[in-house]
Amino acid sequence: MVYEVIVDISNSETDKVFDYLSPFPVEKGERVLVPFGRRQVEGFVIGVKEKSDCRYDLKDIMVRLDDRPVILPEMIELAAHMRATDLRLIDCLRLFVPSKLRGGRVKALTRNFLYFDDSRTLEEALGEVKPSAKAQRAILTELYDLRFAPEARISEKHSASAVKALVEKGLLIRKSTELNRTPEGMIYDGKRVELTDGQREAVGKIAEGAPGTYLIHGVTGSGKTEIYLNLIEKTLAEGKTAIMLVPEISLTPQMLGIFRARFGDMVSVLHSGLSDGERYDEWRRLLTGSARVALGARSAVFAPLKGIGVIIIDEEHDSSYVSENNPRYFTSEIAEFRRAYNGAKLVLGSATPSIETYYKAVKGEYTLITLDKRINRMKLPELETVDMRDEIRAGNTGIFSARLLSGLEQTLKDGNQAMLFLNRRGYASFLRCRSCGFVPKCPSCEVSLTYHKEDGSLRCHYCGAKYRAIDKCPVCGYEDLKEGKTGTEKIESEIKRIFPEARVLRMDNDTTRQRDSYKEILTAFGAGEADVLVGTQMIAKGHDFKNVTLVGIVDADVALYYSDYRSAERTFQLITQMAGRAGRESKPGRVVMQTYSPNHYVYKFAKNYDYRGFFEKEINTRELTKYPPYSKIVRLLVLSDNADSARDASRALCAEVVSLKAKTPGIMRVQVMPAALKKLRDYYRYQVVAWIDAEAAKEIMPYIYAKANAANSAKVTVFTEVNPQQML
DNA sequence: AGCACGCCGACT
DNA sequence: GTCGGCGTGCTC
Repeated sequence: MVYEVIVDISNSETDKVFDYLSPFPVEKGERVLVPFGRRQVEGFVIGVKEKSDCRYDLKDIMVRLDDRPVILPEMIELAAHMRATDLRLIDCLRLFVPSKLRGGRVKALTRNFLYFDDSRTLEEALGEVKPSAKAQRAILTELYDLRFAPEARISEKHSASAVKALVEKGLLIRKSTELNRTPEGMIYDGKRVELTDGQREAVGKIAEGAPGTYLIHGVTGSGKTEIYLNLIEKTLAEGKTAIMLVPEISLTPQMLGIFRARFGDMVSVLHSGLSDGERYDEWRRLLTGSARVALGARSAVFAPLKGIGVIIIDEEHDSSYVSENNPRYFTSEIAEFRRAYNGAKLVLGSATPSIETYYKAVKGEYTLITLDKRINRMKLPELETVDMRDEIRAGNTGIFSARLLSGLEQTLKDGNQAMLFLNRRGYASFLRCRSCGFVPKCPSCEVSLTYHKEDGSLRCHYCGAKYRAIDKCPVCGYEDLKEGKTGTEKIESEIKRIFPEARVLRMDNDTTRQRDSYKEILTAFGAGEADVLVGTQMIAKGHDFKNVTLVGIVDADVALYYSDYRSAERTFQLITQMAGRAGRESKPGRVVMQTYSPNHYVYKFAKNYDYRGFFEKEINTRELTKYPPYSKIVRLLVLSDNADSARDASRALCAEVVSLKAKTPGIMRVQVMPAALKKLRDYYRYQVVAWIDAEAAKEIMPYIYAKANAANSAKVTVFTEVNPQQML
């Protein structure tokens, strides 16, 4: 037999099949050690065949590294499928196994157990040891009762030499058993709640429906989680397995607790907080079939499960489902591949589906299920738009409108809680000399530095560089510096200034630097240890605080400033999410939304929770401007440490794509320009953007990738992105 | 990615 | 004279 091996080296030159022989049988999907050139490397067997057409003398596989294949046949096909999108096969395979498994840095935790040999009675066994061997007799008696026990415990309690003697006499059997380092979850009671009519209908429609993709569009609080739990339950009952994906941040202890309570050991949790050992064990429980539900963030879509019946992606629109760095992948595309492979169902859930997803549902490609009632008939909070230009006209130049201030005052007086949302961290977005106009910029990125008053620093929010803050202009010495746009730090200090008695917590990238601190902040706020929570979008994601009666969206326009085609969509999603945080249980809530462009359509629809209306308007715009879903946007980002090289290479690349355009009608438009962020970490950035017909993309993309790869050189690097989340 | 071979500068 | 710089070429 000839084995096709992909070596574990992340390099395009070595990312191809190498044929090997083997003195022992090896299965497809196994991890092996092979001689490679003058050294030895790990690799994955991705195929087995009769003979090789390679003209070399084939070498032998040295050893099998695991006791079973670690990559399922399905995943080998998936890797081949992903490779079509320009990824290296080995980089895909690496996604499928815990990173510490490679290089043998984690192993199963094994412990020896001692078993009493059942072929004899206790009397017979005791008859075979001398009456004087007290330790041995005690061990035999104890193990006869227990049937088996950890060797370490017995050795410690009695004597290691007595254990050894008994094993040698064959009176005890020593077996090595794998233990799990499975993390303990919070214990929740797993009581089943009565489904509402809407929930029951949704479960039925999906459970009895044909294999395919279902979109549950359900308002906040419509009880989507309970639907998921029921679907997974039914799937397990059919003997199939399930994957449940949640956005990174919402993998809260509550969510874990609910799943543990409902499915016990059947659930394997895959998230960033696990130790390497725990991660390996959780993954291995899925591989061996001892767990059949994978719960986790986006990478759990690669869970080593066979016979998948349902894959659920909660908060489908969330941007954490798109992996930022290589290998870049779209979780929904991977899920769709696995769904099709297994003839399973894919369930997408969201209160604000992405435009592209909802479009597919409207077209009938996905089955749409709408839940427009909240489970406890709670009304959605009222959304009030405040025109900040009116505030300025009325002489209020502060951050807060009169409406928001009086709302805060009332909330504090009633002993309730408020959340203030602003998607901009730091104190002020820049400092500018009022005399000469000097603005401190990042030398590596050419963007203005953000002022952080807390630690007196000026920071670049793009490369992370940190400089000492200035108190006077370093150019002209003038001491009056204008502060740029307000950030969360300033909100916090303003609240403290205006309401000195209020207890304020702030949650943003700066206050959640260390692991678990975000959990601490949320727990503290949930426990009522603060009156006001100020934060960036990380406070918008599904946490239920029952005493929050006021939500302030301090500057709703932030996302609109980044003028890419998704900005209106992002704004709508954020507003809806934030609004969902106000008014739970018995307390009605209100939402005050401050904007300088109250006439923008996004606010009109958001105010009435009119997703459908927003969708109709937005999809119209997309059709007119030929943005997704009516096209695929391909961005070729050209980087170089030399500005001229970047510019020249991007122009040359553009010309190449234009020549492709002449040959195929699928390329609708091509542009070359400096990227919105002209320089980042000392690299100059230009981009070639192509609008490609959505239907023709599959066929055209290989040519684009080829052009992009050909443009790579010692001087410039080209990155290809399809439908980028942000065009910075 | 590594690890070799290979052809030119500053040291004992 | 030799130790060592990193260019570039190959790995079943």
